[in-house]
Amino acid sequence: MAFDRTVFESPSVEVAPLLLGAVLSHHTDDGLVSARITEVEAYLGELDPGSHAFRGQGKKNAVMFGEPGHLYTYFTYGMHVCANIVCSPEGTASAVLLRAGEIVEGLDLARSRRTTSRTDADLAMGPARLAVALGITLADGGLDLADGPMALRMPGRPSPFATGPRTGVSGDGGGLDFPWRFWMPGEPSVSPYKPHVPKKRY
DNA sequence: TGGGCGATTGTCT
DNA sequence: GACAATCGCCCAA
Repeated sequence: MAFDRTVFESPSVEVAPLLLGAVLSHHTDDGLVSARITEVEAYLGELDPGSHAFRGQGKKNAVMFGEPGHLYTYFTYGMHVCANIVCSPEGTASAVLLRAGEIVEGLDLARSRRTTSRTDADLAMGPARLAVALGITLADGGLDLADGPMALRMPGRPSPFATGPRTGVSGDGGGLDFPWRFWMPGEPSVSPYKPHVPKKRY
């Protein structure tokens, strides 16, 4: 199915399950790598304490407030890049974090980028790994998925999915009762569940 | 102006 | 299972 921006005008919690099974492609000078998305996580902008946009718009998260269907990238832990897809109409911050995928195109290139991966399932098992495998950098933030080196192909029909709590996020959603994390059961590339352990406070 | 910390990963025990 | 690596952003002062 061709890229349809109107899909992304909904809040991320509605878009997230639709992205399971979608194929994200990135064309670089090195070649083309595509991944089939198998695990995602939703962030709800200003309402969501776990979201980068919770404390309002800043330099780092401006893309999240922009037009839906764009790529939002951020740098974390001093060394990792994660990729999101912006949702909700312009002016509203909402995004879906791509947590894991299966490389379906450009396998050799993905392997050369992910030298620490021992198996192909490891190539994009985790948000930062997915970004590396696809060759996504901070410079790719803001790219329009409708046009340019990044492309997204939606699945013909929705995939069966499971839901659960988010991982590695401080804040419980501010009391919002949503399923935050979505994955395709039985996929080898889906990272194992890790409960979030709050950091010690004194 | 500076300290704390994060939507993580790889390595070591 | 525990922990170090590593840097840009935010908030407090």
